[in-house]
Formats: sequence, structure tokens, C-alpha cells
Amino acid sequence: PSSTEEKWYSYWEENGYFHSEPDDRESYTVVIPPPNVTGVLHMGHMLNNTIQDVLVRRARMKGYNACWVPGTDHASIATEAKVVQKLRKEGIKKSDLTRDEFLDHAWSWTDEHGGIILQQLKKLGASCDWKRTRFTLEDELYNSVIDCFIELYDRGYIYRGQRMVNWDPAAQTALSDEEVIHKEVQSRLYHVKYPIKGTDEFITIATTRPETILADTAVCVNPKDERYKNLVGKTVIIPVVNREAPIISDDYVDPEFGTGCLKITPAHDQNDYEIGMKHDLEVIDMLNPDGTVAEIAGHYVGSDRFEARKQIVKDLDEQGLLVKVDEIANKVGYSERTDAVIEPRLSLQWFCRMDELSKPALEHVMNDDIRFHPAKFKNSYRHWMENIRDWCISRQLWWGHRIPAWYYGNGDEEYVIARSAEEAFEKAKIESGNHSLAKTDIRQDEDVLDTWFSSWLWPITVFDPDFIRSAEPNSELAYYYPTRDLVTAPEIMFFWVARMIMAGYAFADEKPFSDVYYHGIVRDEKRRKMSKSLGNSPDPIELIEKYGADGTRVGMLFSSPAGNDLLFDENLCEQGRNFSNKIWNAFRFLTMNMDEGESYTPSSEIDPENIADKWMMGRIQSTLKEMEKDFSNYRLNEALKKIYSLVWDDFCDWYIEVCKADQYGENIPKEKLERALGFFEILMKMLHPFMPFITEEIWQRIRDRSAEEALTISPWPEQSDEDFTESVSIFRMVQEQISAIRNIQAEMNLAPKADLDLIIKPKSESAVDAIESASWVYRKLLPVKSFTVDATASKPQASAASVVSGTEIYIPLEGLIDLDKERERIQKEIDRLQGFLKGIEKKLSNEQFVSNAPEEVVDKERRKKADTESSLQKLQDQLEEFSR
RNA sequence: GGGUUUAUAGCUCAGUUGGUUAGAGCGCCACGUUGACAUCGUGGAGGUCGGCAGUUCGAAUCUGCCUAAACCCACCA
Repeated sequence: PSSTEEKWYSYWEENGYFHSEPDDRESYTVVIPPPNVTGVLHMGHMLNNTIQDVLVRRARMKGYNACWVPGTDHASIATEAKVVQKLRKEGIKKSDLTRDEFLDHAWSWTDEHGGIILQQLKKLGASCDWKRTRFTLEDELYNSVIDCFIELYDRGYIYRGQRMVNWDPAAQTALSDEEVIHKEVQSRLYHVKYPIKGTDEFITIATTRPETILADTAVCVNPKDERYKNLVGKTVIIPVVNREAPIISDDYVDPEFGTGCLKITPAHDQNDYEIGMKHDLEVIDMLNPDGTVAEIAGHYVGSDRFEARKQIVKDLDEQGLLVKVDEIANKVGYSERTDAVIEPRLSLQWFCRMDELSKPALEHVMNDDIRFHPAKFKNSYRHWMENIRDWCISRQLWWGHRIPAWYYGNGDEEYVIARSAEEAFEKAKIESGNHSLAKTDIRQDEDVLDTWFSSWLWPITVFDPDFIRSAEPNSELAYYYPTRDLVTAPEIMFFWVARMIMAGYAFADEKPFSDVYYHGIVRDEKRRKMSKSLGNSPDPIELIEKYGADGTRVGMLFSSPAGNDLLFDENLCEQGRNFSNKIWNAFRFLTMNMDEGESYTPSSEIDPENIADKWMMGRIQSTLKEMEKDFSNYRLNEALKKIYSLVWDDFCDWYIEVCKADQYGENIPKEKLERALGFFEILMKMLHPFMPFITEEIWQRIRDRSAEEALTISPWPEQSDEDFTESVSIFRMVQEQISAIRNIQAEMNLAPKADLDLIIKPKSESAVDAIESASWVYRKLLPVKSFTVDATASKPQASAASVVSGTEIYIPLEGLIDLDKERERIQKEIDRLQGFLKGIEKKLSNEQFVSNAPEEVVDKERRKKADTESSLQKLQDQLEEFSR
């Protein structure tokens, strides 16, 4: 229940188990991908943070100085959009507010909603070092971002320029290329006739955005296109606006597409812009920042661009200039945040040069200094890095780190870069040579920086916000950096991961992390991405309340193979909760077997005479080994499945069963119970990273612990050198035989409690002792009346029989046996084995196989053949007996 | 248009360097409740490993082609 989970969380927190300070242990550092400050926990966060917590908790138990730094991101555009929306509901327009007024609203919104998500992470059990909580817009980190801008400016990486940028008309800001989502949509391709001046002729162009005709300044054809050769150099009349424009030629135009004539709108298309530059064309910006048609266009002024499109098509049609309309599929860019259609727009923005920054970042991923898990993501990383373009870092927003540029002239040309207005003023005086410059004559750039321009510093500045300025790491940064694992979704590889790597090498001359684990996207059962707008995402907090944090964590991890998407299914959480119950019940059972007033100390010693003990320890040891491998490959779900099965199938279904007292009502003998508790403790450790709450609860209940002995800081179980393989295989054999007997019980419809006279006939005398000494196991798990082990036994009349790897099992069933049924049962098994044998014989009779295959493989087949033949013989004898 | 990846039981996935008449969980079927757990136990039925060809003594595994799907990148109107 969540109340106990809360109790243990506070217990951990109050004892400072999640807090880390540098010491002489090896550090294991993880920085959280900071969620949006005003966000609420969604399923993606759940998965992301569950994975991180598993890694961190395990590292902590393995003796590392584990440090998981939490925090939030100011999320410039997302948060600003939310605040704008909220204000709009209150009847306030952003444009009515001053910058400071708006920021006051934004801060109070942040104060109100910020940090909710961090509280939610606690419910999940995230073992973050909360004393280290950071916020990208807090003073220290704010300053570090400004330092970063200045540093890069000084290095010549940052410049200001007029470029074609992705314009989001809803948020009214420029966006980086990464923030544009291209979606394939059905569009219309409009064929429009442009009259050629001084003739009756027309030239027909094709466009998907007819409204941009208003800003056309040329028509372009391919110079090799014979159809239009004679038109080059002539003048067209742009429809609607009746502006004259030249017909030019350029290789860029594909004669095959559309009509082979391209209208050129330099202000609203990247390619057109380049052609415009080349041919020295006029640039007409026909759009206002909000996507409405600007004054300069002369027509449809003030109407939205899509409204204008409809109108212009209608008008063209009326004027007889619209030739035809084709349906085509093309890609349209949408804003990642607002989902508005992006308009390419020429504007003055700040950019960061990427060529130098990307070099080491590419190299160190390709040579595995930084390992990607799964490694396939290296490919797309390389592709992106090799084709990287300059980063538009300015945003026409208020919520964020304000660009530290101050203008002192009349225009935008003259500016200084400075940390403060004061410093800017001094610099400006010098730069301008104008000593009468007043403080009010300088004004700071209105724009803020892209959110990712702050988060790319996250692994550095959470430890040392002054580092970028000082270039001297403080003791924290020196100890914790580089961090170990970065856990994130592939979606933000370019937004964030790639840029952190660039920043790491650029500023710290060192990678920011050694391993990146990319997990999948959380989808619903129909493979749709979980999102608020689709309403297909469960509320994580409700899940936690319903299934417990432990159950929910298990549910998240169960179906989450590395690098593949997770098809979330609430049933998996239910399965997780059921597992919690199973564990709880197992513990309760052991507790019930304690004698009143007696104290029990879990024992780590196993009984060397007890085959079950040795088997259980062997299973634990091999599971530890396998989990080790799974963790090093970041296959957390595999590791979880293994410990899950160890607890449920091995410990609960077999070990506890054989521990049970002989008589109902009797308690398990003290020694046995203490050994069971000893195993239970080990299992709780192995499970703790996945299910921290219930394991801690049981750990504390198994014996009284001091605070220093909390499970969460206890050492990971040690690997033993002892070899248990023989015991494991003997016990396995016993298990198989018991299963075979249960199968007889079921198929013969025996009452489960009906007493059995078991006769076991091993292949050879040598196995008699092993089985004999395990006879107590059979007695625990089956209703055994008599138990005979005899290598020379013969099958009693009217008995059911089975053969398990050569060992025969007889169960006399005088009067109970249904002979037809038994015959049928045996025949079924014979058929199976005969098919099996046929396959082996086919192989062995193939000379090529015998001569070419490795000897051991051939030997194995021969042994299989012999075993199968002997089993088959025994079964056939049994069958024959019935026929007599 | 380039690139990456996937295709194995009704569903979600394992299957290490080719040598298992292919495994797990869920779901399904049958049986089972006198004290750990029906949030459970026991047993069982489900697959010619997308298709076709090839390499090999031997292919779910390697190669080629085909089909289907997913994702990423890109300025074709």
C-alpha cells in the first residue's frame, strides 16, 4: 500500500541515503533528463526514471558513490505557451503586458506548478539526491548559460545574421531545424498561368502555396529546357498583384516536376531565397509574425495565410488563370510545440556555428569513448553530425535566458556582448567612441536563448555553475564528471544528447557521460504514442495508487526491451502487483512458522547435506551471474525476468514447498526456517533495484536492523566460488520426475491427495543413492505412501508408468487405472520420441554429417540416440504389458 | 529520395560465435481451496521461426531477392 511506500521513502530520505558527497569511493553519477518545470509526470517519465532508478540503486549497492542529480527545465517555449494560454483565459493578452509583467506571471505559474513532478518522482521511488535539485533558470545556472554564450562568442562560434529560419506563427518565434516535424499530408498542387508581358502568351507554374504569389519576384526555368528557352529574359506579370518580374533560368529547376516552371518567392522558401540571392532578386516579406498577410502584399492584408490561400485561388479561378489543381502528397513542417504550420521566413537571428563543435562529438561516439545502447543509434547520430547546420539559438520569447547583447546605435548593427547592463554600458562607450552615451541609450536584445542552449550544459553546470567562466573545475565537478549513464529516449538524441556531447568536449574537454541508454517510446496497445491529446495515457499516479510503485515499476520494465518501444499494458502492472503479493505471502508464511517467543536469525550457511539448499544456492549464484551480464548490456527487463522467476518459480514454488513441515500444524524447524530467511534476504537484495519498497519492508522485518543496515545501502550479494552444478542437476532431475508424476496424476484423473506407491527405477545403480537421499523431496511434494528406488525393479501389474531421461517411474494403480487411457498416454509419448529419434537417425545416417561435423556434436547425437532408444524400449515394454 | 531497423505461439517478446523435432510471460483449456498466496497451485493445448532461392553435413540463426511494417534524415515547387 502507498502509505508504507511513503513511510520507507521518508525513511531513506531522512537518513540521507540518496545524498552523495565526494569521497574516496568511485563515483557513479547520473543526471536526470530534466522534465519541464511545469509538467506533470507522464508514462514516458515513468519509464525513463524507473530505468534510472534501477541503475542507480544497483550501483549504490555495488559500492559506488552513487549520485543522481534531479532538476527541472524551464522549457522556454513550452512554458511560455502555457502561461500565454492561461493568461488568455483570464482575458489578458501577452501583447498587453510588459516583459517584466509577463515574467512575473510566468514565475508565479512556475512557483505554483514547478516541482510537482519532482514530488511525483518520489512516489515512484526515485532515489535522487534532492539536495542537489537544480532548475535551468535559477540564478547560478542562468549565469552559466550567459557565460557559455559569451565564451562561444569570444571563440567566434556565435554570430548574428539574416537567414531563412523556421517561423512558428503561433508562438511567433524562430525555431531550430530540430523543432520542426515534417509530416506527409495530402496537398493540392495549383497550376497557375502568369501572363507574359507584351504578348498574349502565358507561362504556367505549379505551386502548393499559392498565397506566396503575392511575394513572387521571378519565375524560373531550367536553362536546358527547350520549351521555355525563348522565354528566358522576358517579363511576366505576377497575377493578382500585377507586378512585373523577370523570367530567369537556373539548374535548380527540375523540368520534370509540375510544369517545369518555378515561381520564386525569396522571402518564404529556402531554395527560392538562394536563387534570389544568386540572381539578385527583390525580397518581399509578405507575412506578419502571426502568419497574417502583411501590408506590403497589397492584397488580402490582415487575413491569415490559409484564408488568403483560399481567396487567391478563388480569384485566380475567376480571372481564368487557374489551369488545374492536382492532389499530391507532400511534406509539410509543423512546430514541435504548437503544431502550427511552419513558415520559412527571413529574419535576423543569432546562430551558433557547429562545424568545429561537432568534430570531437562525432569522433568520440564513433570510437565508443561514449557508448550508445543499442549501438544502432550511432548511425543516425553520425548522419546528423556529418550534415549538421548552424544552430538558430535565438527565440522571440521572454521566458528564458536573455541574450546578453546590448545595442547602442540606432539600428541592430552596433552591439556589445556583456554580462550586465553596467558592463555593456562601459563597453558600448568604448566601442562607439561616444562618451556622452547615456545608460538609456543602450538596450538589451529582446530575445531569449533556445532551451537546449541551457540544457546542453546540464551535466557540467549542475556540479559547477562557474566552470565555464573559470575553466577550473571545482571539487564536485572533478569528482562527479564525467557522469556514467545517460538514460533518455532516442527522440531527443539531436536536441539534447548530441549537444551535451558537444558542450562536454567544448568546455570540459571531456565526455559528459560514458554510456547512453536509449529506451523506447511508451505506446498504447494499438501502438499509438501515448499523449495527452489522444487521451490514451493512464495517469501514472493513479497507477501507483492502484498497483503500488513496485508493481508499476515492474509493469513498466517487463515489456521494455532496450531500444524498442514499449507497448504499455496495465495488465503488466497488475502482474507486478501480484508479484508483490506473492513475495508478501511468502514472507507471511515463513513468519507464521516461527515459534512464539523464539528469535530467528537468517542464516547464510547452507546445509551441505540438503540437496534443496545446494540447489537454491546454485540457482542464486547463476542468476547473479546472468544478471550481471544483462546489466552490462542494459537489458534490464531480462534481469528482472530472471530474478522474478528465481523468486516465484524457484524459491516459492519449490524451495518453500520442500521446507514445509511434515505435518500440518507443525512449524518449520528453526534451522530450516533460518536458512530460508537467509535465502530470502539475498533475494530481496537482488530485487531491490526493481522493487525498492517491498524489499526494504521485508528486509527490515526479517530481522531488526539499525538505520545503517537499510537494504537500500546494503552491499550487493557476493558471488560464491563454490560449484553447485552437480547438486543443481540432481535436483533438476528430481523436479522432472515429480513433474512427470504430477502429469500422471492429472491425466489419470487421480485425486490430488490420493496416496501413491512410487517405484523409481534409475538407469543404473549409481543413481540410486542420489534419488534415495532426495526421497524426502518427493514426500514433501507428492502424496507418497511408499517410496522404492530399485535399479532392477520390474513394473507391477496395472500401474501407470513414465520414463524421464532413462529413469522409469511406476505407480501401481490397482483398481484405479483406466487401461485405455494409460495406453493412450504412453502411445503419445512413444510417438513423440519416435519422431525425435527419426530426426537423430537421419542425421547420423548422413555420412557427410558424421565426417564433417565436430566430434562432440556427433557424440552428442549418438548419446541422444542411445538415450532415446532406451526410453522408447521401456515405453514399448510398458505398452506391450497392457496388451497382454 | 537517402538511411536504420523489424518480421518467431492468439498478444508482447527471448533465442549468444549456425548443431533444441524452437523458449518465456500474458491469454486460452482442464483439474484443484480442511491455514502463505484464486492476487494462487498443478497439468495441458498453441509455432513448417514473413515468402522464395542459395551457402552448408546441418539455417529461426549466414547470403541474395521479394513482401509487409516501423522509425530517422533530406530544401524538390
